[in-house]
Amino acid sequence: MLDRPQGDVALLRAFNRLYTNQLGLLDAHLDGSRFTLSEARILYELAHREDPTAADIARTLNMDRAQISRTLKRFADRGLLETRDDPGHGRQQLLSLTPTGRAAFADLDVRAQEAIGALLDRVSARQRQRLIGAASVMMQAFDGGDEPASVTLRGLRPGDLGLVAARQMMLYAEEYGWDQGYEALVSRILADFHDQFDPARDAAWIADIDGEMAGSIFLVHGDDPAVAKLRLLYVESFARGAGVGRLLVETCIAHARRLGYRRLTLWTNSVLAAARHIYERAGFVLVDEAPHHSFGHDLIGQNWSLDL
Amino acid sequence: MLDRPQGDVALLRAFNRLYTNQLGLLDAHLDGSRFTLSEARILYELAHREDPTAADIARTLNMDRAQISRTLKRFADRGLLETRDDPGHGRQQLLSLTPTGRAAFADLDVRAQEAIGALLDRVSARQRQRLIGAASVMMQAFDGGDEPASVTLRGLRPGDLGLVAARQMMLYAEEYGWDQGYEALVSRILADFHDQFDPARDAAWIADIDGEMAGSIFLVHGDDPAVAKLRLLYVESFARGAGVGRLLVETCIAHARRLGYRRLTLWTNSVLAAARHIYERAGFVLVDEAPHHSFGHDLIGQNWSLDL
DNA sequence: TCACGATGTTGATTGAGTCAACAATGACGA
DNA sequence: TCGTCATTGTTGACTCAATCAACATCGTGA
Repeated sequence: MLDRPQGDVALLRAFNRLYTNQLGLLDAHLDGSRFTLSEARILYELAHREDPTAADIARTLNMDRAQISRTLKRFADRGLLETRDDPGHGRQQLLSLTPTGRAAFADLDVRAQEAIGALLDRVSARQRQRLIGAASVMMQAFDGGDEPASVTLRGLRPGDLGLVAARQMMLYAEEYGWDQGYEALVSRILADFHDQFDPARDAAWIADIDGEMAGSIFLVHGDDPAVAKLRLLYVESFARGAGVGRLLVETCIAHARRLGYRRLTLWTNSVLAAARHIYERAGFVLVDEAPHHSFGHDLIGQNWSLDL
Repeated sequence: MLDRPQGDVALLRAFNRLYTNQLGLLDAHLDGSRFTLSEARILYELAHREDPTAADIARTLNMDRAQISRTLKRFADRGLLETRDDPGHGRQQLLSLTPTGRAAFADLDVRAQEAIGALLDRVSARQRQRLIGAASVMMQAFDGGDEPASVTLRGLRPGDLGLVAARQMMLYAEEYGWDQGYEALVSRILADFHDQFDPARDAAWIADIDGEMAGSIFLVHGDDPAVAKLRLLYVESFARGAGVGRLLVETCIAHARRLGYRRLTLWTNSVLAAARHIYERAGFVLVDEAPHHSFGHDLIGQNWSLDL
């Protein structure tokens, strides 16, 4: 079993209960419709598939074949459904809605749309926006939960400067208790980076996982044209262990070589163990270290260097 | 009917289908349990309430009284439930679980917990984190959807400096096409604000709606001890029309008076019409304006002033 | 060819969901 | 104080949901 917070299960169960109470009734038996929830789900599958078989529907809806069989018979009796033998398979039957069946589904579809619409109209515009966003995130998590998240690197976009400062601050505030002095420092570094940006000497990458910022790294020029600085490396906690840090550092090193730098230096703090391992593995060597008091703590600053 | 995007309804319906297909089966009839979904829901209510009546449960679960009555009778037959007459009400009966009933619920609870846990273990740590966050947002939207969002003002927390820069940048990039020069400017202003902060001369407020940042304002000292600057006012688009901007400006003005300032000045750009209205209503007067080229656009900067 | 699995159907049983009716009780206004 | 009215709990009746078991067919692959 993975390391999973206790509250997660409780929260999802609470959500499940609320959802069942609030929306369960919504799809079940839309007022005035002649279809029950199960019937409506089967009808939906019939309307959205090309010649399905009864077994297909049973599988996708997780229903018993017996129930499907009886429901289909009722549909056929009502003139909603017609069946024809599968030319390639003697046992199976291909199902398709009659025009009457399609009309019945269209009617049901409009009713469902109106019901959901009425529900959405009850909440404020802001809550609706959040609701829709959250629903799509949950769908993603369920649907694409199996595939490993794919990491891509991209350049800076509006909002990234502030987000890098904010995320790093929140991370280090939570893990090490650093105060807002760190955020101010990062903000100034980022402002300087932008104002003195030179594409021949500087670069920045944001690690992106499914549109979400997962980490960052900056390559910054200094006084010595042969020496560049690596700055502001960080990896989001959710993205750790996926090689994001290593990818960022290696990309940065490769680009520094391309730009003709001879040496890459960086300053970090001894408490940032995860980052240190990445630096070591990339070939950086510790040059010197010195204690300092910053961000509300006694820290040991370290200078690392890599000959390119 | 409100102005509501078409896709919202479709997305929520898609979510509803996915959720019904994926999780509907989960709470229904946990393997090996002797309770159906409806029974489990009723049992949950019995376990989490103090002496409920049958009508109470029927209301919260949106179930028919007849069904509740029969289910309760089955529970009583199985020895899970005991009833006693309400001393203050001759018709109603107070329900409570027997020790057997509590044990049965505890068993069911553990099974449900394991089932949800197994589901959560199937998705990656990152997806799980997003899933949980999204679920809690959806619960909030459903639960507190009726009450108007309550705006509160708070001081700065770790991450706020960066978030203010990021959110303002994204807003103005989208609405006016401003480039990242604005974000760099804001970042520097915020770094300076932190480094030169003096509680007797400076202050900052974040507008908060349900834990989300909805706007900000900063009061900053200058060279002249009698004159303070109002800086970085902004309101999130979702929070507009709720008086957030006015609240921020009035709070800032009141605090400037308390600190003994004689005058409040601010610099803004003519395109920011919404902000200008707030300033005018608060009594600010336009002192002068001058064109400048910043953030990738030709703008007209304005200085406003208010005598306190 | 033959065992095996998948498909569709039917019987049987329990619970869900709904509607209607009814008796007992409490609340409230005329 | 009485009568009206809503609420509460129960029961009957009916249809559909959900399972389980059994069975006849059909296709596939060893």
